[in-house]
Amino acid sequence: MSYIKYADIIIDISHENLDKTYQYFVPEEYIPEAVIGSLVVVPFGKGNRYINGYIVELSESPKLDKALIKPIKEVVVDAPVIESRLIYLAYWIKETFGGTMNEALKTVIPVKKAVKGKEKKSIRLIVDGDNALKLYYEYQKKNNAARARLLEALLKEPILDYEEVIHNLNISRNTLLGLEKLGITETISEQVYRNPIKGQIQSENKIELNDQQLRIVTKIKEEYTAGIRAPYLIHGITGSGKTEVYMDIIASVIDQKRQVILLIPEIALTYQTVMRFYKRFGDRISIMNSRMSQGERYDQSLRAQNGEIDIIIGPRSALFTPFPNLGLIIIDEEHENSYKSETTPKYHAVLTAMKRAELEGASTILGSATPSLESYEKALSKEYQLFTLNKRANNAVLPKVWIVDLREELRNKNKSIFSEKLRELINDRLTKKEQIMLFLNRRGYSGFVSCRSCGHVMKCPHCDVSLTSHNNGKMVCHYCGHEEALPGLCPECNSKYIAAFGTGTQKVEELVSREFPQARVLRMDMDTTKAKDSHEKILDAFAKHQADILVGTQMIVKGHDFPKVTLVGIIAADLSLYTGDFRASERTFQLLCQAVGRAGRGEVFGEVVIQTYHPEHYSILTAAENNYENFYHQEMLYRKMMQYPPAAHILLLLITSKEESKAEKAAIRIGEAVKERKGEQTQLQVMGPAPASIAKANDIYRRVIYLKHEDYNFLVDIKNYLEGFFKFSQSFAGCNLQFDFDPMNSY
DNA sequence: AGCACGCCGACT
DNA sequence: GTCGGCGTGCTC
Repeated sequence: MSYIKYADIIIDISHENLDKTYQYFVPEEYIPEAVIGSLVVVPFGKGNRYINGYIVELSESPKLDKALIKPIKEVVVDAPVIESRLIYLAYWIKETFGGTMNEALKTVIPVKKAVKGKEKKSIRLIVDGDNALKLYYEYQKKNNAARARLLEALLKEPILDYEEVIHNLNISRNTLLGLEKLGITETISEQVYRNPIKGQIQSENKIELNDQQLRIVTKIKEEYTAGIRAPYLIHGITGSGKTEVYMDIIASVIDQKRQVILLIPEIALTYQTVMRFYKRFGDRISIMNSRMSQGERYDQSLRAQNGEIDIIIGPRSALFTPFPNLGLIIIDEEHENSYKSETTPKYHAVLTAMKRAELEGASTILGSATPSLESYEKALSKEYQLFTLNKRANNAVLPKVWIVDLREELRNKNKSIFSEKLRELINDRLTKKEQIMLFLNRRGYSGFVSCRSCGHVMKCPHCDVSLTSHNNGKMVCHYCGHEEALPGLCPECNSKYIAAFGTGTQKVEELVSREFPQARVLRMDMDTTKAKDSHEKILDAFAKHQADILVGTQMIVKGHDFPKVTLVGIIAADLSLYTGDFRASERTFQLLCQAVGRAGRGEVFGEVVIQTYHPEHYSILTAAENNYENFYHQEMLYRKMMQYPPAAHILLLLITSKEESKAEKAAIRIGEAVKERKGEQTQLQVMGPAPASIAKANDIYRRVIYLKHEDYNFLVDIKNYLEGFFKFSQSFAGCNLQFDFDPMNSY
């Protein structure tokens, strides 16, 4: 047995130049206390001044010349534990999902370096104008060029931006320090906390819970107060009032002086939801969103750490809010894709939340109308406690669902995108002055551009995906943004029959206007919501009944209440069904359930029309009758048969390089390495290497290898082995290797 | 961030 | 020569 002798340490100084680890020697007496996450004091720099750091990795051998390595001075035992817990969490993320410790730390503590530098600091003149002018002449005479330069600028503008001073005026930090010591200038760093909505009056608006809600609230509160910390899954159909359940439990947890993290998918962060929470919890709550600057996010962390807030609501990254006494993590709509990070480390917020809760003695509540198969499987095997809400809160009834076979429509010579049934119902609602939502799982004017004569498809020269045509006569790549004009003639066969195919929201909007000229139509998709607040404006206009029909993509079916909507039309349910990844059925089911849930939220009975070429598909049938259980069992059969998660686990290896040959060679070598490591483990399935389905993105070539095994830990072992192998072999120069466990995106 | 080093012009 | 101002680069 050999002993840990060295520790990699990150230095607790907020500066990007120090954004890396330093290796120190661990004296023998400290070995027991020196664990990952420990706060240590180390000598640093020429003067060996003592500064704080955190242990991030332990090793048995030195990484550089032993003579350069200094010993740790002290391991602080009674340190505040928030940061060290998060650092341990970063370590766990790195181990479980791949990537380097640095990458993991940046996701967990993303704020350190950005806080100083950017908009935060500014330089201010603190002597009066006359004196400044005198000093300016004096420095000019003494040839103190930098000082004179700065004073000249300050005479014009007494407060300057720090970054501007350093870069544009070319003033070194030394110069600033000198002037500060002389009492001529000062640097001020704004510590203004921003709160998106301030000064709201706290008005308690408690809503009466129904018996189902009450049962859940009582049970979880009871367990919580008794000191039981556990994971729960609430399976509640759309409109069953999960938010009220959350609020009641949150109130109880903060009464017990513990803090709460509520994760929501970015898209569901609506003004209405936020206001409900503000009204109930006042300024003890803070909202985080992805449009916030690093500085603003840092403010939030500080406030959390200082005990100024009890609740944070935000997307995935809010999971790492440094609360000193975390009591509860809630993940709403836990099945959402956005809980899986798309960048390394590709961590899943649900699993990571479970780990954080375990480390800090907190409970976890997952909520969804359509739980992920992963979570539901764990609930059935009693790993999570399962609760069900199957009554709509205000006794609204589930809508009537019509499934329309589009093949039948075609046989009846109906070539329009509206089936007879849908047309009939739209007309009916328009005369009744009720509202309609039309849902399409595609954006843009229409789909790909292809030649009807030779079948040639226009593709992006950088990304190997088909270009999407837009109304302005241009084609755009949705991966890299490449644009080119629609060709008049096919570049392959010179035929003039080259045109856009497929249907997009814009096209649907056009067709609606043509067929129902009396209707006022609004469209909501990626293109119409690019501008700030446009998202809210469109929804607001629709809520005020300034339009009769709302046409849109996924985003219209997520979490908005429109009581006057009594008809939802799904133009082509199949669009998400054959996308070529193993979660396609699940995603289709989720989308359809959400769309169905939009109809009839008010007092009037609602109807839904699902148009499809595959009316017999179980995703569509089970969604139509809102039968999650049934869907789950059928889908699980498929996953078990194919050994897809959660029946087994997948590790995706993505190998990228600017040179195609390098990517290919590296992929082959990695494939061989996997097989070597696999040895006698016949259970491990290796698929590939193969070009990724997006074989080239932004001029970088992509190869993939899929590994399948029942035991997650076995895949982690392969990952660790490959990480080492990849780092030490010269033949991978110019290549990159990424890992994704149980992927949710397609590659 | 802090510190030292090396370069430069100015002054005793 | 020496001193102070200034820019740069390094810290296990």
